[in-house]
Amino acid sequence: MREAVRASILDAAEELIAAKGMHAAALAQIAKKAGVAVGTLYNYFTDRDALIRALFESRRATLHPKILQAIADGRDLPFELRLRQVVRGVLAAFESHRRYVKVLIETEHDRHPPSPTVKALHAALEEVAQAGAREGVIGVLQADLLAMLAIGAVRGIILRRTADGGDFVAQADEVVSVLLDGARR
Amino acid sequence: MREAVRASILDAAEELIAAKGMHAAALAQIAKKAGVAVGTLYNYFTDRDALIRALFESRRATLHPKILQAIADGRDLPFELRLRQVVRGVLAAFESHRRYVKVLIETEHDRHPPSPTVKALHAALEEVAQAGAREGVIGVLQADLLAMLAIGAVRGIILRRTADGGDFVAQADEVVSVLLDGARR
Amino acid sequence: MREAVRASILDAAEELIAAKGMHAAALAQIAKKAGVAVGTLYNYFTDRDALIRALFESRRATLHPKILQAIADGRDLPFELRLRQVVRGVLAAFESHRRYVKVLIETEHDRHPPSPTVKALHAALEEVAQAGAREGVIGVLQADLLAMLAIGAVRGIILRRTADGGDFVAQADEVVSVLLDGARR
Amino acid sequence: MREAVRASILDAAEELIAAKGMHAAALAQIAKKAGVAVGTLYNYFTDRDALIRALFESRRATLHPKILQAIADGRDLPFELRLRQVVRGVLAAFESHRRYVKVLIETEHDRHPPSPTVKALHAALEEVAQAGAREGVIGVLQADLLAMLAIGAVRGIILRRTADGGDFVAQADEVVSVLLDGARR
DNA sequence: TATGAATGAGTTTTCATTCAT
DNA sequence: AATGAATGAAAACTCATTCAT
Repeated sequence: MREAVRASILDAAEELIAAKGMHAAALAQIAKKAGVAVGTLYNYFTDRDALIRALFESRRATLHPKILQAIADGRDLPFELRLRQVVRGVLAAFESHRRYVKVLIETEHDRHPPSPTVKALHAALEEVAQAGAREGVIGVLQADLLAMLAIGAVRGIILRRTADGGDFVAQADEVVSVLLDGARR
Repeated sequence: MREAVRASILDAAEELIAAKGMHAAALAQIAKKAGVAVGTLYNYFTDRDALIRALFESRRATLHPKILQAIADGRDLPFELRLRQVVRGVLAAFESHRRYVKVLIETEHDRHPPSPTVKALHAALEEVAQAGAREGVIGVLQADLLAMLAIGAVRGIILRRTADGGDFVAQADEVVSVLLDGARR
Repeated sequence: MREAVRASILDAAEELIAAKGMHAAALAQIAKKAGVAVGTLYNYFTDRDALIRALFESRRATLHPKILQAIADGRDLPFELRLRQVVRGVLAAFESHRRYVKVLIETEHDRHPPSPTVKALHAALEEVAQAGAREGVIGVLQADLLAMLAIGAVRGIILRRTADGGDFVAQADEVVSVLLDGARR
Repeated sequence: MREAVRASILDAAEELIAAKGMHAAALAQIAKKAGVAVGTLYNYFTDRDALIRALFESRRATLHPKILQAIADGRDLPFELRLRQVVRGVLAAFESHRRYVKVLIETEHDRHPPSPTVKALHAALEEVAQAGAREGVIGVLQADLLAMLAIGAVRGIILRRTADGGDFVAQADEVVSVLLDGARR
């Protein structure tokens, strides 16, 4: 019961932040959308900041394992398959948390430190790229670039698809192909 | 004289927004940093919103032409050189407006419509990619992907370098090389 | 309870406006006199303007029916009695809202359109005068003049008595007598 | 020269107050309409209050003598003619200062003490009425009422004609006739 | 003397937080 | 625990007044 109320508060906060941005989500609105009184928010969270932190923590708690799983799923695959698996898996994980993804993007700049999920993604792609270098598939110097480009690609897909409502995963494979072999014919 | 005050107000606003985000830039702080009284702000801008809009307009007025110039500079080059020129030139232009770039990123989500500068960049990279397809250097299907990846790369470089203080342009060429020929050895 | 607070806010506003005029009634003073915090005003009224409008609406809601009743009370009387009844009844109604009457006078010029109460009074006196003409008691040409003079008289009595604290109704009958039969001996 | 500037400042103030009321006439607007800089206002008047007072003083300086003259013009006439002369003359005097009349009405409530012009009018009508009583034309008890009604009538005519743009003097005689002999046929 | 930009005190408005019920 | 009215500090905004040029 208590958990249900707590969840509905976080949902309300998430929806408002996704729609109008961080500072437009006033506690009164959150309470209204959650169907509780303002005072009730303070029975669940010590203050506004704690509520926001709890929102991120809550989402992280479900999204982060999926990201880690997507990363882990590729663990023993050879480089190329692994890269494809990670990119696709990560996008699929984000797909299942579209609203939170919007919030993450909205608030990326005022988060200190950056979301651990984003950091995990960076770490994973860097690790995969290193593995590619170790396997000799890509050059050592390219590894870092590849990681950065892959992250940029994931971010670009998310931004575009969040805006137009399209599917995150659709172009995952084509993108990886270009990253590995270039756009050149 | 009047222009100098106006500029110092916009500088102060830019600095505060870049440092702490949009809503943390109170007029009192802006005035203080600009070395004027709060009321003075209203001699220059009708209200807070107008001040912010003037800030963007002012920066756009210097950055936008540079971006357009960077794009135009490649106009008659063959595809690959043109792509390199655009990516490098655009990053160089952003380099000369690092603080504004931070502000743009801070506020990207609550700008409707998106900054014309960003739109021009999108348009230019799409155009370049189309040209590549027309020249037969890249496949038609790759053109759209290439544009998206290039934008993602530019954005990734800016984010990373804004965070670590590094140079925007440094990796421009390597990045384009990977986009064209792939990371694969 | 809620109504009591709302009423005390409106009372405070009325008192301050009556005493010092519209623009001298700052929200801080209204709040202080009402015994609430400034922010509380905004729990009852969306902004200053809404508060002022609510004040007028609230007073109108009690005064207006009394005025209408005073007018209706004369409905079936012959002209002279009816005129006496309307003038006396209307003055008695205003008497019971002296403070609001002061506010009405204070703000008469910036109300668009004029208070419906004042308009009702005009309409009623014009109607009564027309009836007098129809009954043949007064000339057709005098009807309009009589209405204007009666309104002027009511206004004059209110102004004088608001200033000197005297009774509104006291001279009602004498005034009507003069209007009907003239001051001439 | 200096007088011309001073006059144009007062004209501007008068026009703004007549149009939008006392507190809507900001010094910046007055200066603009007068075609001078804000600071210049302070070369002519010590502060806002002094400017407003000067406006009234200036108008009084031209209107007041006319009123007094209109009153004096009847001095030696018998009561009825004198009353007619005073009412007509006073209205004619106000007619020549319509804009100021509007200002007087607008600001009547926050003037302490009431305008000397209004007081002179009161005094004159009371004097005339007393004379009527002395001459035996009206009853002693009616004298005070007649004065009040005459003032109310003048005020009523001004209000109506200021609103509809009509002539102040037109109905003067008919009004006096009703006051003297009643509306009754 | 004229100018109009600068000033800052005073007002309105917002909203996270508290607290009596 | 839940409620939602009350609070007041902080922010935006206005405008009479000052003052350097």
